[in-house]
Amino acid sequence: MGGVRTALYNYLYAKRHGGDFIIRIEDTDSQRFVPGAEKYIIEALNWCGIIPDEGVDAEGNVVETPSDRHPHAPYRQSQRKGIYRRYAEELVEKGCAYYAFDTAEELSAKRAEMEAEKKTFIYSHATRMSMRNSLSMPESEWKPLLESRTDWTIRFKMPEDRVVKMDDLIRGHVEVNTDTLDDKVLWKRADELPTYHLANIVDDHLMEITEVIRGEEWLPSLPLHYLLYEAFGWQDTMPRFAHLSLLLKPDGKGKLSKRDGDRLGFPVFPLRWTNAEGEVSRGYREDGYFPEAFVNMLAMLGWNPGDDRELFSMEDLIQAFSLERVIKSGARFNPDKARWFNREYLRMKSDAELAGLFIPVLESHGMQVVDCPKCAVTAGAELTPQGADFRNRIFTRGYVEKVVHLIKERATFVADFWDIASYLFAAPASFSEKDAAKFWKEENVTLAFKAAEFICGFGPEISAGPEFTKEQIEGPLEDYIRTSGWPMGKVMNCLRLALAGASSGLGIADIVALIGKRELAARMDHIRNTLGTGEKTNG
RNA sequence: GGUGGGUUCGUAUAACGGCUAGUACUCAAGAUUUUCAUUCUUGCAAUAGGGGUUCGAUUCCCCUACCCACUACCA
Repeated sequence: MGGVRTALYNYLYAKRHGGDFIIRIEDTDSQRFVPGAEKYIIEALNWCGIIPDEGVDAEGNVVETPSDRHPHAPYRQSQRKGIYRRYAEELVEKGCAYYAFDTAEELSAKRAEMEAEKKTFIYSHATRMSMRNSLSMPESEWKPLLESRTDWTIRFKMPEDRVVKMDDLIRGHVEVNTDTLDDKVLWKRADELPTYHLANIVDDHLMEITEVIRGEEWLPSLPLHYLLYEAFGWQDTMPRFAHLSLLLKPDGKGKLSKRDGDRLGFPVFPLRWTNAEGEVSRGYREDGYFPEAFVNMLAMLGWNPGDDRELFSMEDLIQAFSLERVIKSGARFNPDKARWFNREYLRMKSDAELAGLFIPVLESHGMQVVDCPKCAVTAGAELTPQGADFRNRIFTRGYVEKVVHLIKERATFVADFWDIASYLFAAPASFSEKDAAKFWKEENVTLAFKAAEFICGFGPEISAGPEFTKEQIEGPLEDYIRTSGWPMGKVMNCLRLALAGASSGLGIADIVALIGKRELAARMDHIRNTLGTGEKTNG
């Protein structure tokens, strides 16, 4: 989530200013290579509607760059391997960096030694002359090591007692004294790869990056990056920086982790992810979130438009986005609000689109959905006027759309539809015991059957075309019950129990207009056979 | 430990140094409805603490507390 939000803000900023959004894969740590991670990232961004102008696609191919733009391929740093060494050595020649020959063991021994004295070892001006490097050793001694050994590195020579003055688009002016910084490794002879710091600065320069919008964890490295641009003499084209705050866990302390999702029951990944150990982390896509809702929710986590608007399409976000309105403090993620966003987007969707998403679910429950009444008849259906055949479980797309229209206000996800509306496709398999105990008793049952008879007698014959609409039946039914002096709530709930299996659900008029008289009669028969007529039968 | 960043209702956030600190989510109550849900109305609920500057501080400054990040031949 955090990564997607960072990408989103980058994308919005780029698009807001007519720029290009570039995806570069920073895979300079061969130890931490994760198979499938790159594909996952591109797919996740794609799902969110974040499409790069330059970079690689999910298949790993280079994205076509418009002819009026500069291409900057390749976009994987592992494929750019050859270009970094000379930049690192340029820094050595300029006296801004040096060769270091300390082994990993020597370094950790040094750290342990300092730790024993309750001090922290920092490889810097204070200590570098006591280490093994091209500054502390005579040239005659270290020069041969360059050839004979393959475990040396190039380190940045952090200047002594200098205040680096930096500007951040979100945080404003920041100053840091270089004495608190260390001589970072820039390039490793062992795998001939740069570290993040060198690769990032070189590539940002080469790729003509104008703004760097990244996570807060990079803020402590910013002075190094400033100094690197300065050392290369690139300060005139140095990008502007913006450091985003982190996403925090919904409860307690600390930043959001994938464990929180498992613990509190919400996804922290955009898409489902299976790691090398086979552990599966749920994804927003698989949990039924619309990408628009996910993006909208993420956008509002740490940014606001300055007014009360909350619902934004990607286009709206591009128009409204500005770094000035990005919040400095960490944003605590709220799963309830995420669900609320999805509910809002669900309601905005057309019945046709939602029906399209619901149909596979219906099919998985054994229903057959056909495109038109004619196709239904071809498939052997005896359709009701509304387009349903309950006996053969065949329904027209139009029928599904009518159902969706009525239930979408009651759902948060498409996945909720079946639970809410299964009785509009198949007679209830069972009846809520609690509701039956409450309503299926005494004369209410008798009255419910009379009301059902009234409905069956209302409008034209079953086979004579459209029976009635909700509007046509609702008034007369209510009048009938009321003028008979019957208890409206009890009669209606008896009917609802028969039709929906419980006392919660759509209005009776809605249900009968949808399922039709024949199905109404069938369900009344069925409940009589199952629950009886409500008379007390036990002694 | 050191360095840097941060702190407004439970959460996300709004508020040129100036009205009773606003809005959304959650929660609660009420209204509507044939039930449930929806919808509508109302309510609960915050400037971390202490100093200072000022006629006036959520806003600017300092201190304290707490939170976060960094402190790798990781990004």
